[in-house]
Amino acid sequence: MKKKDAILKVATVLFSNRGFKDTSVQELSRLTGAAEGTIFYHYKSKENLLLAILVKTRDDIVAQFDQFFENRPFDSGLEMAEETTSFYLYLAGLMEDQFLLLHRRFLYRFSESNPEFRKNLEAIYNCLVDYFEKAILTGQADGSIDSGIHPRKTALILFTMVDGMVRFKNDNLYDAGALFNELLKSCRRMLQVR
Amino acid sequence: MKKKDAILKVATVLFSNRGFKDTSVQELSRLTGAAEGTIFYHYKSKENLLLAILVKTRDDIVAQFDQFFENRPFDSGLEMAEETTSFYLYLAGLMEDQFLLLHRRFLYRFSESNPEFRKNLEAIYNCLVDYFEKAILTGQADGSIDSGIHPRKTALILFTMVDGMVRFKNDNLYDAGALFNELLKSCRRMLQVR
DNA sequence: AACAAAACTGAGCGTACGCTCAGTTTTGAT
DNA sequence: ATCAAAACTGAGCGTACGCTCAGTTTTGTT
Repeated sequence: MKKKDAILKVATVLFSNRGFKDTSVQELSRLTGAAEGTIFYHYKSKENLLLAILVKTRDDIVAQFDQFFENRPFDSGLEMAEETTSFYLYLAGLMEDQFLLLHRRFLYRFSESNPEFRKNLEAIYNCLVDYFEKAILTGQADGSIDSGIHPRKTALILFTMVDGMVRFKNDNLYDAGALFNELLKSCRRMLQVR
Repeated sequence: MKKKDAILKVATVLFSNRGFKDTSVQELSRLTGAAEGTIFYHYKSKENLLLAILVKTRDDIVAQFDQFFENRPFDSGLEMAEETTSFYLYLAGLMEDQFLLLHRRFLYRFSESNPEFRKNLEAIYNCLVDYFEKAILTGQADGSIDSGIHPRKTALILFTMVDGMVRFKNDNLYDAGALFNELLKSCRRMLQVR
């Protein structure tokens, strides 16, 4: 089970950073020490290897978020929303390659022909947006978040904002770290009761 | 000059939607009616063709924004910020393929080895963020936008938010149209004086 | 030790791609 | 009408890729 894992690990890095087509099985073979035949023995095609990576990514992200929220006390819904934003950025740094992968278009191209791709992508996005929404609903119940905003739609917008920030960091357009405090402030201003 | 333009046009659509590697010169040839040799006669390599597309995209976007702001009267900086957001979304619909292209990672890969790519990408982003910043500065001067926010950083965040929305629309994750009003509202809440 | 299942190998196949080049056709100025 | 420059052509070259398969090695159970 050693080489199988190594292949998945190296492929995650290469697919995320170089792209799917720009990563050859020959290169995976060289970097993992496994023969090309071994790669196709464990994953029956290159596309299937990508799918296996996506499945693991979903498992990892969902597990991390569930663990983060389990038994964690929040002073208010607003604080929960801020911490969700904060944790998302933290996780995007921790699991850089896997988050990078989610921003790569070839995943969405495969989604059009292979429902397994779409299923896993949706599971990830639903998990994330649900936590944002839950924070907003909690905040509206405890009075820390304005009741005039639409919970689901605003959750999507919050997610869009923080996810966009991750993209810009990954594409080296500008540094997300330098914007971190301002981002949390913007998030607070968006939600606060006035 | 007919075929040269046709090649650029078709390549824009294919590179944006299918990807760079996933678009073959043979296919471009078939769809434009130009022989493969003709493509290499006008653009000396596939990479060069992509660069030509990026240059045109920069020209188009910058021209559209400059034209939009020229002689346009705004009641306030806040309104200007909202209209900038709004216009960005409008333009992303109008020039769908070209905006899609800007979200494709191969552009940023080429940027690492070819400074021409980076130069053009930066020109586009600077132009866009500058307009957001200008709106904020105007609003802080006329009292419609809170003076407690950092103009440049908040401009980047606003841009991130609206650009992220465009990405989600392009990747068919969810409909930006349905979130349009809520997005403008969030934008207003972020900036407003309290 | 015997043996079957699982893991692994790498040469080789078919295919598709980017690009060149020697040559042809079209264009536009005189 | 002449002619040179510009536009265009497509067969063909070298290369790289995904994947197969017949065979070998390793692993774990009895």
